[in-house]
Amino acid sequence: MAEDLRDKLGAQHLPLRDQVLAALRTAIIDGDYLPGERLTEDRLAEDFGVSRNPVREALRVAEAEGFVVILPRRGAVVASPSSGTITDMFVVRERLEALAARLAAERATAADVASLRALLDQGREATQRHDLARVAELNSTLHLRILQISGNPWLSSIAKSLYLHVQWVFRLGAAERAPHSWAEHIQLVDAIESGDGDRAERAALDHLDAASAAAYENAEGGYGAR
Amino acid sequence: MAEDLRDKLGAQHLPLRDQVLAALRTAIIDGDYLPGERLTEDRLAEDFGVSRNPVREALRVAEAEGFVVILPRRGAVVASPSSGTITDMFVVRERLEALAARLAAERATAADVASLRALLDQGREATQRHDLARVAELNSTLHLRILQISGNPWLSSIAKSLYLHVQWVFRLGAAERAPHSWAEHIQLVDAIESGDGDRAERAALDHLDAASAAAYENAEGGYGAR
DNA sequence: TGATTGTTCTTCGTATACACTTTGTCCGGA
DNA sequence: TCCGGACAAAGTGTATACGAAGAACAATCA
Repeated sequence: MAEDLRDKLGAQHLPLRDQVLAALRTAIIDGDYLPGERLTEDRLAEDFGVSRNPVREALRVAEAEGFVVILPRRGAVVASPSSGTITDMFVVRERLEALAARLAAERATAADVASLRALLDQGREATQRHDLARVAELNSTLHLRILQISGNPWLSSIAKSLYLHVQWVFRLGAAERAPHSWAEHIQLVDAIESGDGDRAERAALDHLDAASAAAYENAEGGYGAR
Repeated sequence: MAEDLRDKLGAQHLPLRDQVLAALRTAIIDGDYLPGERLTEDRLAEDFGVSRNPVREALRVAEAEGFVVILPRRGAVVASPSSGTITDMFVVRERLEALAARLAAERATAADVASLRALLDQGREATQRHDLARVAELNSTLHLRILQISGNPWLSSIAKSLYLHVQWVFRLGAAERAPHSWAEHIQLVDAIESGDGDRAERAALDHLDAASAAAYENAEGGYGAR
């Protein structure tokens, strides 16, 4: 993995700190760095093939985003989302994504709706192929696309961050449930297309309730507690 | 609040980057650094009497929080919230603070309610003294306290961040309106004390609608555009 | 005038040094 | 065996210096 990252880092022109941050985030979300794992600056610097400075800057942002916890004079460890905060996350997400659905319904252009429909099609296809990873990916894309259509940058960035965390905690569970949630997604896109804000909001709430229930069920066997 | 910061800065051994970040945030919110103003690392390092490293780390976090914009290879400038995003901020805040009010109503202990009542009393007093700055400060404290009582760390941190931004944009306007909003605050605390989530949520929505309207009115003459 | 070339400022990343904390280990004594 | 303290190691926190690269701006030349 270290080599892959180094290749990527060398090729692009983005500031190293951003590349390190992105790599760190995905490494944490993908479970390459497990909750509670210690992340010393030297180690990360070596893993990513950079010096300590970019690593430190990336760590500060990762802390602000809630992916790591930094203990003064003791360094950073991968954050451990406790099962207690799972409900908290979903409660907030529910409100935010409901709002996003409403705004999207009120503002979506025909092209927007078309792009959502395209995602639904691809999702149905991937489901038929039993390509769970792809379904999960499309799932993400759909949600993020709705946020984007909502046209509210604050809402978008906050909900996106929350969404990443949910993915992190329920990486596996979400992938399994993805096909089942597709019917709910169709309802949601239909509602957005209709331009009916209330209806879109209800659809989003229904979807999130189901997702929340599934996630919580899954958490019993997951690594929620630590 | 300023005193708290100063105490911390002097007394404890907080990492310099955190002190710099806090100082930077308040400097921006207080308008010491104006939107669009250029923030070179050297300058900040000199202003705060530290080396460039802590400044850089603080800047990255400040960027993640939306207080500054960093242009690659060109450095940081104080962010310029456009009036377009003001509505966006309030729409999101409305949802989040309504949720906070509901949760607070459902979870508040007698001690929690007492602390809110104490803030209301101090606010009434300060209003009578026409001490607008103090009223605004108590206003903030009250809102943050409700967030804390809600017991949802995600909600709390997100709403707090949004709240800081609102304060930043409407520093002046908020202070003027503060006395008028006090009646709404009393309604809100009453609702929280009653334990009626629906009622608390409605009270929060009413309050934010009024605040939003006032803020928006005020924005016409403020520095919304740049 | 307009394009080109320098010059300067600043960021970005690297490297190094060192104080200070925390942590772990080892050793002697009860 | 267990305890406690000395000691060493590891790692962060901070400062500093340096070179490379980019951006902005001024000056120069066709």
